[in-house]
Amino acid sequence: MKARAYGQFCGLARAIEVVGERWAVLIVRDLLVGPKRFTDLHRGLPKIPTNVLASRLKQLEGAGVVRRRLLPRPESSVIYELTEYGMELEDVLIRLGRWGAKLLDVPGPDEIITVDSMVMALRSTFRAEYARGLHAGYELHFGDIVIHALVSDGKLEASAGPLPAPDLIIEAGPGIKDLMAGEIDANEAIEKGIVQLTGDASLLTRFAQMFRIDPMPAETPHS
Amino acid sequence: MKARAYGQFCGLARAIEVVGERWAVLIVRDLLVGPKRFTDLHRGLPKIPTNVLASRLKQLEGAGVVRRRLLPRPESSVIYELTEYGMELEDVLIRLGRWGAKLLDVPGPDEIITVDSMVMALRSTFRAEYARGLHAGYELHFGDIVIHALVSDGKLEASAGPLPAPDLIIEAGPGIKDLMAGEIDANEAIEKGIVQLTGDASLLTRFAQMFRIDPMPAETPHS
DNA sequence: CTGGATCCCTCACGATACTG
DNA sequence: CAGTATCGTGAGGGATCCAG
Repeated sequence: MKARAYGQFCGLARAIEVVGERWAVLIVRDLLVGPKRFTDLHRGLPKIPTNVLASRLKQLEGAGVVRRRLLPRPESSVIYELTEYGMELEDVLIRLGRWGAKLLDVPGPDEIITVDSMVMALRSTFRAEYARGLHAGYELHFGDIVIHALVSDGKLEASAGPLPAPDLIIEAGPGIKDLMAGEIDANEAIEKGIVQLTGDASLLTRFAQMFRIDPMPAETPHS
Repeated sequence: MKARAYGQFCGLARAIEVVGERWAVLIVRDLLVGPKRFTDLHRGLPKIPTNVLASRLKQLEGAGVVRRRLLPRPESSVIYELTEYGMELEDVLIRLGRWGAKLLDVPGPDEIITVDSMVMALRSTFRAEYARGLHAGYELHFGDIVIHALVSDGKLEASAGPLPAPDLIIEAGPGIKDLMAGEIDANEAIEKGIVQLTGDASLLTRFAQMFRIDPMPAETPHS
């Protein structure tokens, strides 16, 4: 606790003392999608050693970011969930995820895609200003991962699992980022087989406008 | 590079691979205030070993966050500055700093206060909605640290150094956080000697409204 | 003096195995 | 299922040294 401190009286320094250690923000990311048990967290973060996961959860609990709760009988299980203070990180992590998404290209062979990361990707890339007046339910499939996005007039509810009556089901391949980055348009994405649609296909163009990854800013050459 | 990867195809994971390592965001914090030489950075972050600083700067440069530039003659020195992409982190770090500031209490004996951290603290705590219609220049002194805040109708320019003709000079002691957190009001702060003013003292109340640290949310007890 | 590079030590992280 | 125990490795910490 002491040795790891940055030694600066600064809100930002304090923040990264709490959530700046390895894996911490990814744990918060997954808990932002919903409360989870230890094993669920480990499934979503398979590369984290269990002792590190246990250690992080204790630290986050001590900092008031995460709460450990025993489920009532007959579950009698332990779940981890964000405190109200922890949930205040959502806005920050959404913006950080949007910033980092510009660095993404194609999923590497050793890079996994998880339900929680995709839900947060939707929340990160969402642009409310392009969702005005629209009420639509999208169901997204990436391999066997299924999530959904419920858009209602500038508001987004993105979460895990399918939707009762989606207006459009998008089965997306690895190239989906090109569509969201505006490098190809909806028709091209359909033609190239990057997406397969079920439902109102005209909603795909709107989807690509609402969930958008901005390009990297051009590097200004220095004189 | 490989071993440190999180193995997740996720914008947030990518972001913390770039700026999530120890000291990285504090380096970005200081560069957000202005370009700096290696030694200047080290002065602001005295607890960082020089090899780690050099290593971080290389990583950040490689990721397109920082640019290394040689100053023309006769300076002939090296400066580090943020790229445009790096500057896009300002919004994220300001919000993260605001989140972390709720955890602050009193500066510990081994915690230093730096020019750059204070400038970012001003930017973090600024609430534009309380600055409408106001045009004022504040000069802040914490010990021998001098920074300023120029408020003009909802816009803030906060930077290092004094101001030519400040409307109010605030010499602040360690308890200044209590004023910004609303735990005491302007009159109390003056009476208790937490601040000493030179200039239009009535601007202090407005200051405490504009630069505000919200309280920690109350912990909801779980049943 | 700036701008690092090098060395050594320590501890957090990572891998694996094991337990209530 | 929900972790703890053990142990190796490599990144971080701290001091010192060196080139321009």
